[in-house]
Amino acid sequence: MVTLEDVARHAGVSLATASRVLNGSTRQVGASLRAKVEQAAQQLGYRTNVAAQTLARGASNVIGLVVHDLTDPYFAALADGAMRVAEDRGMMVMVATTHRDPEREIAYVATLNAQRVRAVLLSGSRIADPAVTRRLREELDRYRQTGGRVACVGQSLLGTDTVAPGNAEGAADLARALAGLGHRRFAVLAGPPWLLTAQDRVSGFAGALAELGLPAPQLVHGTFDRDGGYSAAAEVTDATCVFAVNDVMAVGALASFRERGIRVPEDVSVAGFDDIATLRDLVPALTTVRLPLPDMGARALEMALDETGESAEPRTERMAGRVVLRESTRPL
Amino acid sequence: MVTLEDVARHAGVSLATASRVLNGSTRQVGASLRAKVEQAAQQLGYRTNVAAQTLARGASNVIGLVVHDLTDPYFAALADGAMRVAEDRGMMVMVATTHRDPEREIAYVATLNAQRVRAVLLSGSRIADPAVTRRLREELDRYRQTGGRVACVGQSLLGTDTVAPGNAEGAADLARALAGLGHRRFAVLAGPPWLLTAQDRVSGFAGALAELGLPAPQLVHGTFDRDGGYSAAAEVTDATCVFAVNDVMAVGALASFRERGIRVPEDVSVAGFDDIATLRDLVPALTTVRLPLPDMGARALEMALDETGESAEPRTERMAGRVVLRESTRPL
DNA sequence: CTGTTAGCGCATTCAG
DNA sequence: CTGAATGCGCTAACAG
Repeated sequence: MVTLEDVARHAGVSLATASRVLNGSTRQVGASLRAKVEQAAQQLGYRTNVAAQTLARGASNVIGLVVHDLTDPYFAALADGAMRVAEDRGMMVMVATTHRDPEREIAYVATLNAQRVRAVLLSGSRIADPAVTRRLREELDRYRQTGGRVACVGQSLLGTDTVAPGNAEGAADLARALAGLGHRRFAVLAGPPWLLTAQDRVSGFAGALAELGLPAPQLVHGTFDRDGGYSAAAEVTDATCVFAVNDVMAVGALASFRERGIRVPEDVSVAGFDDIATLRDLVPALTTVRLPLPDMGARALEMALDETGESAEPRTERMAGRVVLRESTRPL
Repeated sequence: MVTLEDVARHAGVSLATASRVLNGSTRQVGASLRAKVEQAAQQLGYRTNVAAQTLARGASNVIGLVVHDLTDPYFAALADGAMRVAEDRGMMVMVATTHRDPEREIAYVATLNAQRVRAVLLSGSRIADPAVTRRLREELDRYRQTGGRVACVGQSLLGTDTVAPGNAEGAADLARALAGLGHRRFAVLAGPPWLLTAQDRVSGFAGALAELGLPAPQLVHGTFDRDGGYSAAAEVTDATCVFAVNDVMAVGALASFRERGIRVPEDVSVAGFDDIATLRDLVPALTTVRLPLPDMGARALEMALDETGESAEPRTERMAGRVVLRESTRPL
């Protein structure tokens, strides 16, 4: 293993000088020595030992990203946005997947703390469990007390900077647009009752219907994934329009209707939420609420890294969704 | 920042004892001291400084994963499989995305080397550029000379353990199945000429047709993504069956045909490759070659981490694909 | 079973 | 501008 010391010796300079030329120091080094060091490093195939550097500097160049599931395009898009920012700043990204297990989320925050990552990004919905939220928050506080920076994408109840998608507002806009198409009887494939993101979308949707004086939608709970949409769709009894609280669930719903010979949108309209890029070529094209997923991931990391937020109040930045009407919904 | 020394002092024991109970040592520690240390660590909110640990141990608990694009479900599935193995072994994963830039791939290997990751996983197709391949290989060799472990998913031309998908064989099987349906005139949406994965699939497909005495397919090159499939499909002139060399391209092709009023499979059959899970609900359901993506990612990491492969010859493990006939292709 | 001690590789004062 | 020396937090002999 080639060390800085090897390089220094090979170049006939001191350790300090080698360090200064090879790793971004503000200090200047004479051109001739600089050249010697660079050449020696090159010849020997020197690679900085980041662990040693981190230890000496007391700060790493790694950021931690906690997501539920990388194969869910929602998180992949968020991660992609965050990673672009990380790359721009020369940082590496450590990714942890919780598979929706809150315990694992807490454990990973502890692990990332141990890794002394520069910042932690928590993405994905919070859940309605005060005990879990409290423990997660404790772990985050511990991390922040020693200089760790945190940002979330989702609900802002962790006392951190957060990027908050306009779930309720977007769902309300969607409800109004759908009502504008003439629909009156709705069903909502509502996801798990304890998932705050799902809750927000359901309540935004239902709230808007209520304001319009329309009957309350039928609520069918289930998992937040494709299969959850598939199963829940089977229980819809009497609706002209079905709102699945995310696109992936809507895909499941479409499959369910198709298998049962129920045509979309002729027999029933279907809408989703998120506007997942991979699903844009679906037939029928999905009416949905577009969220700027990559931007959200990018912005969250920027907030976490942003120096000005040092000791200030946690900031919440709302990212509005925009209704996109497509072929899966039709006027009544 | 709470250090091991703080914990030791607080518990009234030596640094070594604290280290032994808190971090997986084989050495035993008496129950009473153990309890004291654990309590002290708990009270103080101690978190191991992994950088220091890595430096002292000379080995990290992180693995590096290099992919082209996380939002491509192919890589997301591979990453997911690899991350499951990593989690089982208590390792963290550092992810780097190259966005198909070979230079970045090389640079990331260097960076991951600097991080002293335990192993590097290279996923995604190699390209037909000897100069780039050589430089990547040099960088990998440098990493391996100091104990780094490497595995690839794709072509085995880097002298590393590799998981090789049965691209040619799968494509050949597909060609035979399609010919069995009565098709004679084929087109292949072939992706970029320099992408080896694309090449393998094209040649496997064309080879099988030749063996059957059928005319050579029309080859249309383009990018390896959705838009590549979309554009290439427009140039297909005279075929009853179109083979897109991956599912994501097939989605683009379906969109192209749909927009032009060409019905699939009534007017033309379409097949893909990979069997991406997120796309299983497509209409019409896509005929494709199923690759066990998560298993491939998992297996690759296992090979890299596997001790027995220490100094032996690089192993190549083939993962066969299985033809899945669905509705996007029909008998002629 | 427990404590003492010498590095791991690098950044960074502080002198020169 | 350059070099010598100190310490970052932890592990792993080694000694007791």
